[in-house]
Amino acid sequence: MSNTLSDRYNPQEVETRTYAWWESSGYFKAHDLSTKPPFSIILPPPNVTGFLHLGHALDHTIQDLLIRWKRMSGFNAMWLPGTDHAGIATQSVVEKELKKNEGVTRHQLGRNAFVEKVWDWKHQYGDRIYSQMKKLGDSCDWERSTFTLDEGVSQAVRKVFANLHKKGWIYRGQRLVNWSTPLESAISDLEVEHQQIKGTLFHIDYPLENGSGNLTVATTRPETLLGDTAVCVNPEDERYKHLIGQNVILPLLNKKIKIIADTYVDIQFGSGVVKITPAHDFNDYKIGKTHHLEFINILEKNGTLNENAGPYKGLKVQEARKRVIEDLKNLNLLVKEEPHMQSVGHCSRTGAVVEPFLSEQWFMKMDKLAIPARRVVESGTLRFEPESWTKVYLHWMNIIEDWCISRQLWWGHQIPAWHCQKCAHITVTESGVPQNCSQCGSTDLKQDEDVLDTWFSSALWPFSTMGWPKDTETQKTFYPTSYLVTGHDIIFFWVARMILMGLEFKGDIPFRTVYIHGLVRDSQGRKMSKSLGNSVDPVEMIDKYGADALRFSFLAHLNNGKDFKFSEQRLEGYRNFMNKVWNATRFSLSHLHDFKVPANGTQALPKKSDLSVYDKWILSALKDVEKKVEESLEAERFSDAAQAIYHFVWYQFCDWYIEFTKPLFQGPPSPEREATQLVLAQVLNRIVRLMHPFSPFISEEIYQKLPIRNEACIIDQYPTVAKDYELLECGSEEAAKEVEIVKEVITAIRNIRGENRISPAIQLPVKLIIQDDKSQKILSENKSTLISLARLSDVSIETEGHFAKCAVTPVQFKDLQVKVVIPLEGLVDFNEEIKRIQKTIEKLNKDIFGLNSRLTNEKFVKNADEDVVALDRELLEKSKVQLTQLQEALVRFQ
RNA sequence: AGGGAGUUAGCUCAGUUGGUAGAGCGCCACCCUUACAAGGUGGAUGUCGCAGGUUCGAAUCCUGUACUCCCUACCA
Repeated sequence: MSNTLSDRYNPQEVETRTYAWWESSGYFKAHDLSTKPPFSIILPPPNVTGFLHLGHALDHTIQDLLIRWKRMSGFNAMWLPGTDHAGIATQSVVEKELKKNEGVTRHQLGRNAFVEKVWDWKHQYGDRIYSQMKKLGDSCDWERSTFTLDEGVSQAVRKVFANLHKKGWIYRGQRLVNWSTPLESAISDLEVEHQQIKGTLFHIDYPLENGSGNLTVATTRPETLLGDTAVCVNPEDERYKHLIGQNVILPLLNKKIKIIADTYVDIQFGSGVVKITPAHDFNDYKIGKTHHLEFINILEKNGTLNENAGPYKGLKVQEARKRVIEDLKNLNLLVKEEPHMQSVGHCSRTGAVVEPFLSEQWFMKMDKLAIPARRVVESGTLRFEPESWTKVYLHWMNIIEDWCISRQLWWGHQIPAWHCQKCAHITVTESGVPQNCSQCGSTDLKQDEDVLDTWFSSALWPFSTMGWPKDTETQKTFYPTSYLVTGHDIIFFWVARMILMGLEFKGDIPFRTVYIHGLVRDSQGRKMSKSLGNSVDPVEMIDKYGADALRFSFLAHLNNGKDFKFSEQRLEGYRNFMNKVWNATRFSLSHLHDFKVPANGTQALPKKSDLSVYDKWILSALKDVEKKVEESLEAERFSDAAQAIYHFVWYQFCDWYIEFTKPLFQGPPSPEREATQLVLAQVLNRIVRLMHPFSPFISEEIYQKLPIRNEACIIDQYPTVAKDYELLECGSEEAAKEVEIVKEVITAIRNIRGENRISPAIQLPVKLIIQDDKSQKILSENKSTLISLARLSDVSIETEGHFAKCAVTPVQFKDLQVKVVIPLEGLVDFNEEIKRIQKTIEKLNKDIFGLNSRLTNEKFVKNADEDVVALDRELLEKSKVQLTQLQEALVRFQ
């Protein structure tokens, strides 16, 4: 051990070394069989080939805090990491790369070859995010790492699919779905983002069949008229009532279509006539179903128009729109164009406009599954934190719709359903490839081409990662998990679906508490995005400020699930804090060089009679902060805990305790000095343990340098008042009170010095006017501290005195009262001091006025709590005394 | 349109059963005082969105209102 530490903390070197040591020592491992109580978290799996972004960093910091805290608190803490194959995202990336590098499309390559390419990609980048997580300090049990396409997970997926299919809760159907044309795949409702855009409302004339005129319809998507199979009016609309049941001629295609009536049509909007395109609009789809209309699909999977579009075949939607408008113009059928704000669905992956598209898809029936999923939250068995998300969750569960689970992609879990080429029957199996069609026995079977929505496998994550469907010890020990920590953006995508599936297949909730945090935004509250150029790379921040600073900045500023505004300046502040702790250690170690390390290590207690009042005070303050941290962590108020630590370490331990100990350390060896050494060593030890879940690296680094310690900070006990009662009881509130009055006096002197601009180089003589014996005793015992911390030439204590041309400040703490008097003759311009006193008087006057008006109010005296009134009375008396003293002092300057 | 959250110091936010408004950062002034200038000491700063109401007393409870944000849905 070397005591010559650098005066700047260097996180980079420490972090890499420390993490490697923790990992190789097996400290992150949890055990399936253990006598310790279990605590478990499943990491929300990031995209396997993705980068760690700031949102992950926040999410992981909270989880690692919980895991480290519980691990240190005697739990069998298990944090299970994993990665997601992220179907669409990964497939798109690889597709793009392929095009760029090899100039081929996936279709040219073929399914098997393409999937192999994606696996190559996964193998190349799959570890990147793990190594980034390690930089952050994530203490995951790495041996349990799982990938969503691992064989075990895939088995779980197939089993769940087969099971729900058998129940009839997974079914196949032709439906209108959200179609992403670049992906050539269906996407779920949740993957559609609505954006307000400026569109145009086109008014188009449809000639009546009988030649008696036109019916004008309004539409924002004129090209869809090619798929129209009716026009619709409101049955109550007097303008059109007589036309219901007649036909109009569909322009361009010159087809006869019917005029139907439905109350869905808003008489006020547009022309009051709606064209009905059942195969390309969700509302029209419903009308088409109720009125038994024909469904004409005019699109190919890639978004070009098909043969049903007649002459427009082969055009893209946008081109077709232009051409249709032109042609309508030429026919004099386009009667009006008006600007119109509309909300258009976009694919959240590609940004392309989503086309409603009629296709054969797999769906999961949700209504039955939702019943228990609602109940467990309503009953409080499963809790959301903050609680307000409960409402959001329940609302969604109440209006839940069937989930389109099939995707026309190649990367993912291929649907375990085989279509009989003979009788078209679908055979679903839990495992392996079926030999025969379960209906006709034919061997001519073809597996469904589609893969499952990525969130399907994610929904099983809490148990599929623990070996389900096998019956494992892991599940027995760790399911249900303790916490799920995630952002509010995926409550529906993921959290809700895990709850549904956990209840259905494990018969129990997947986690007890869902801790929801906000999303990370930039300092102005904007979403971080590549296009804005405001995204921040957490790895870069770690390199610059250290992982501990990053973690601390998250933890100290979490606010009830609200979005988190990231600020680099703040990060700098916590980097400084880490440095402060580092330097406090440097100081401590340099004064512990001759410390006699007690045999019983961290259990060592100082001899009470040797303790200074400062030792007792810091132990008392330590007790308070440990209590506060414990309570805050239990209540999931992580920022309160972080701030309590910050405050204690900087403003109590560093600013005062270390300063208090300096005179003693400059003096000769003594029992008192030894006692202080022990206290210093103990307090520092407890500080780093307290800090460890928040800032693990620096804590471990310092811990390893301490004279009193055990094997490793990461597995040492988390400090709690209950566990180390004896040490903390060495502190006393009485001592704390004494130190407080000393601090107040020092502050008062510094205040006088500062306000009067008296150079710190000048040592001041101070008179303390004290009436009561207790205060007198305390201050005379702490004279030398006053002299050194307030830079005094002398302190005299008197019971009363005159103070002509002196600065005067009354000081009090609880029942202790002192008047601080400093002669200023020849030192300063009295005007400054007069101003200072006047300011204090002004404030006192204001206070006294307020107190007086309250206390003379009969109703207040009658109705308010007794102690409130008594407190006010006391305050008023004290304030009055102070006021008189200051007024007297002021007079003496004249 | 429906639902949710918010509005407190220049910024980011605390403020737990109503009892004279707090923190961090930033800002200003003075200091290289032998752990730390990534530091020390001191200082300034608020009609608690607005308007009512309940109360002796409201940032806190009630009603209304303005604005911001998010989610869900969506008129062709």
